[in-house]
Amino acid sequence: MKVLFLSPLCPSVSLSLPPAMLAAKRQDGGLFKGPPYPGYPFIMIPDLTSPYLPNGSLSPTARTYLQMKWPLLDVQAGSLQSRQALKDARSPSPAHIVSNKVPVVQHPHHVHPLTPLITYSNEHFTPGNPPPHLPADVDPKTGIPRPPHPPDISPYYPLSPGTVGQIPHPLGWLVPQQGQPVYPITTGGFRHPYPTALTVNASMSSFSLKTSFPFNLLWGKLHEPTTQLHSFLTHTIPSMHRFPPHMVPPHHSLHTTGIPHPAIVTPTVKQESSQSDVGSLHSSKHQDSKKEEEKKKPHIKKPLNAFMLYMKEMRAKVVAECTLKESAAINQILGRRWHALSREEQAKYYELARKERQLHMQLYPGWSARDNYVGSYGKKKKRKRDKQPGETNEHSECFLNPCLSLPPITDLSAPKKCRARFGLDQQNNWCGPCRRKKKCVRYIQGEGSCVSPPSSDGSLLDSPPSSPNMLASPPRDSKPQTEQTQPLSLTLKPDPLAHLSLMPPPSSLVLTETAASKPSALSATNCQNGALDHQPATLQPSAAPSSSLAQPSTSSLHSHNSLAGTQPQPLSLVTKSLE
DNA sequence: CGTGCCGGGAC
DNA sequence: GTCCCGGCACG
Repeated sequence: MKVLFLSPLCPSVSLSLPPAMLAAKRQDGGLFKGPPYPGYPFIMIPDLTSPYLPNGSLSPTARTYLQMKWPLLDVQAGSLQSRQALKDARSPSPAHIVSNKVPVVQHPHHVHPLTPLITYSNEHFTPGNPPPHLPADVDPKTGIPRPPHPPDISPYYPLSPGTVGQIPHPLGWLVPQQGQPVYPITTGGFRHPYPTALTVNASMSSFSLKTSFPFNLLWGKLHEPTTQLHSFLTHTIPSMHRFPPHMVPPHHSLHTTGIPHPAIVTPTVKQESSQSDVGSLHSSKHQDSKKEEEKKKPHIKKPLNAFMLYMKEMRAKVVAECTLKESAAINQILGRRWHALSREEQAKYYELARKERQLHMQLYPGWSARDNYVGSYGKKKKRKRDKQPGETNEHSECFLNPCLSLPPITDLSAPKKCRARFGLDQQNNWCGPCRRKKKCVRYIQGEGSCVSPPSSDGSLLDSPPSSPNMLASPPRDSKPQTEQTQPLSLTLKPDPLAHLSLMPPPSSLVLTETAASKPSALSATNCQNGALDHQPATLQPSAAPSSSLAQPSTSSLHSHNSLAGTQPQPLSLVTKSLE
């Protein structure tokens, strides 16, 4: 059972299961001579190292084939289909073959003249001439290797470092030279996340669905140098994937109507997990009806936002660097690192997320975030706006808000909160919470507003959630407005609060809160520092006030103080409540 | 536990 | 229209 995935960002990327892969291959001289290891699924990605075409687009013929480490497991022995497909795969004929029985093979009619940067040994592609390091025990009937031991089969072909290329237009990949879409976009019928332009062979009948493969990470990697991509594929992924090589992806996740994608989750899966967790006690008619409803249509997950993408990419790294295992602790670190990212770096993820959303909406026009509210969405008791006359809020904000320590800028043009003040088109000037549709931290009730100069903290503080301009702009020259790309920029974020001179507690104090309060964090102390070291130690003071923002009570502050002495740490919560 | 996004209730 | 809660996304 094999699955093909296509990157939502780069439709030309197909990926088959099981996850974990190995060898990098590249087509040769216009002819892709077939998978060196029959039966092994393939991942095909555009050759990022290949040059662009004169028109600026990447050559559609440039492809990099990465063969997975695991063979297909469900190949039916003696399957004529398999043999045929395999044969096709090995033949130089330019057939677009995507089969669930054999490795994915697709090659264009001719290769781009420009020399690929990826190096490989041509001999490996010679049919019937498997690399010596490969298992020779291929089933004579099917041509499929027997269940191998991945560690043993680890030939891979190093990708030479190359300059990162940005894919100008994802969809551009859909149409090869002949004008005949390699992966015609599927239409109608399918309703699955990112069914991106994959047409499967008529022989394809079923797809497996569930996978732990971190596709989002892969998408991100596609914009990185091939060396990194390669490392990612050969090290990161294998170390992350959950399924043992011999294990077939869960069957219950099978989706027969379309091409699977991690973003799609069949209700059954969800129910199973949730029920097993909670127990089967709660089974009411209400739930039953819910279940049935859910059964009807698969749950389409929300597209990942920028931070999520970042998390997925960096989590493994953080985990590796630290001894942490607890998700919460890791997330804290990730959160800080996120804020420590440079504007450009963040923009990268914002852009990525934007594309995800774009594609998501493109594929699911009717989709709404509402769909994700499994249970009682909308049924929640209607919240009542705290009728307590802004008392607590105001006070706390007065106390916490830096703007208050300073004469509030009585800018009449900014009588309202961020949204009203800057408008939708200047969200980059909004405060964090406002961007999240959360409570504005700048607004001071009854006092107009506290304006933060967009030029200084505003812009830096809030990286632009989206800027169409930077979309497909290559990293190289994309620094038009690098006002402050220096580490300094990071310090600006908390800056507004820095004015709060009334904050007696030294920065170190704040830090302790997280570290001390959590056992897990203790073990991660070093790691946290490591994580924080990205952030200049200049911005601590601001953290304190913000941390207590949510809780006006002074007790919290006291507790902070008490903790302060125990573990002096440079900084921490700085970014947190500020937003 | 972190941030981003968004529907929609409360104003 | 604005504000922002509540919920989901991930691990």
